[in-house]
Amino acid sequence: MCGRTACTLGPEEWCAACQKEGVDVAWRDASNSKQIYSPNYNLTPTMNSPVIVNGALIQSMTDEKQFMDYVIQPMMWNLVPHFYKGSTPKNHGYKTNNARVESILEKPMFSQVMKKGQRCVVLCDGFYEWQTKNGNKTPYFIYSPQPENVKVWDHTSWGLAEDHSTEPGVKTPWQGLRPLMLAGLFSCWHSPEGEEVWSYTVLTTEAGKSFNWLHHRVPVVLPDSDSVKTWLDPSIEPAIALKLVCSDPVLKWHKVSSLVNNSRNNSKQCLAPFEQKNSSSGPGNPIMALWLKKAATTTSQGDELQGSAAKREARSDDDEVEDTSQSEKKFKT
DNA sequence: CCAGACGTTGTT
DNA sequence: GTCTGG
DNA sequence: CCAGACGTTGTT
DNA sequence: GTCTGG
Repeated sequence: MCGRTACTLGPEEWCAACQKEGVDVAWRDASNSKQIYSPNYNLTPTMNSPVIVNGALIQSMTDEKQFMDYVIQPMMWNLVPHFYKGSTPKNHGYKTNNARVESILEKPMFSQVMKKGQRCVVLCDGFYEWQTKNGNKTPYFIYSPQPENVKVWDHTSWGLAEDHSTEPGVKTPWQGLRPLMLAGLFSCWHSPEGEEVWSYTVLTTEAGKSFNWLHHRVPVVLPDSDSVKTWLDPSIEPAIALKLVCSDPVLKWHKVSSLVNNSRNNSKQCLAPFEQKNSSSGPGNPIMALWLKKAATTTSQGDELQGSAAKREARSDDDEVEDTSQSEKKFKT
């Protein structure tokens, strides 16, 4: 779970999007171990992506002044173990793109990082998940609920209220994508050559009721600025911080093209809504015509119903009915 | 004491 | 580096 | 996460 | 089957 994301904003855009969410951030660095972050529709482990960390904590780790409470540092996805002695941080040999919350305080590799308070918030447009059904894999894109007019797959839908009359230098508030913010752990590893290498892992937990029809694990989602700030406060004990972990976050999703399978494909087609091509579809099939018509008016959230609904009629599938009226945040104890 | 692991995912 | 297993 | 490789010799 | 690369 959670081994592929879309991360398509540039540095200034990420800062603006975070500010809109209530987290004031500054971009710290454009590079990490000679690699630079570049926006990507198909981002994989070992690539760099922006991560929010506590400014004071960064200061204590780098002897460098930070004037912001929160800082975005691009980091490599795949936490480098502190004991790693090689010189190529990508090749440490452990799968550390995820860390299970169930065991995070016991596993030596993560508990030490946890004890040092090195928690971080991983930024992305959303993540991809492959649903396995009858041996077939169907990719979905999963993301935060968005404002009315914002379509995650269409950047041109993000700036509709653009004000061209504003004075130069006065920035209009961010009106685009609401980012997905994931709970993570990070480290700063020093290579034998003395180079700083920042890296992170994304926490995972058992999926809750609204998501587990798709997959049994979910990344830990921080739903608002309060949870983000608590998670990023190193003075808060690990055990307390872990109470933020929610197994059933409010998310949106839709099917996407299998173009996303190959990480060399980096285009907006990776996260655009995709309906399965079906030989029985078309004008000759009234059932298909009906749901195609419905598809045009329904929300993207209902999309996962459609492919299978045509085949086995409208059976009542609790596990595939989206509960968008989820009003209560569920916390693990 | 030394040797060896240190991680996740999914699937059967 | 640090913890677990033998 | 998925895709794709997984090997050697010698010659240009 | 398992590891590496993206």
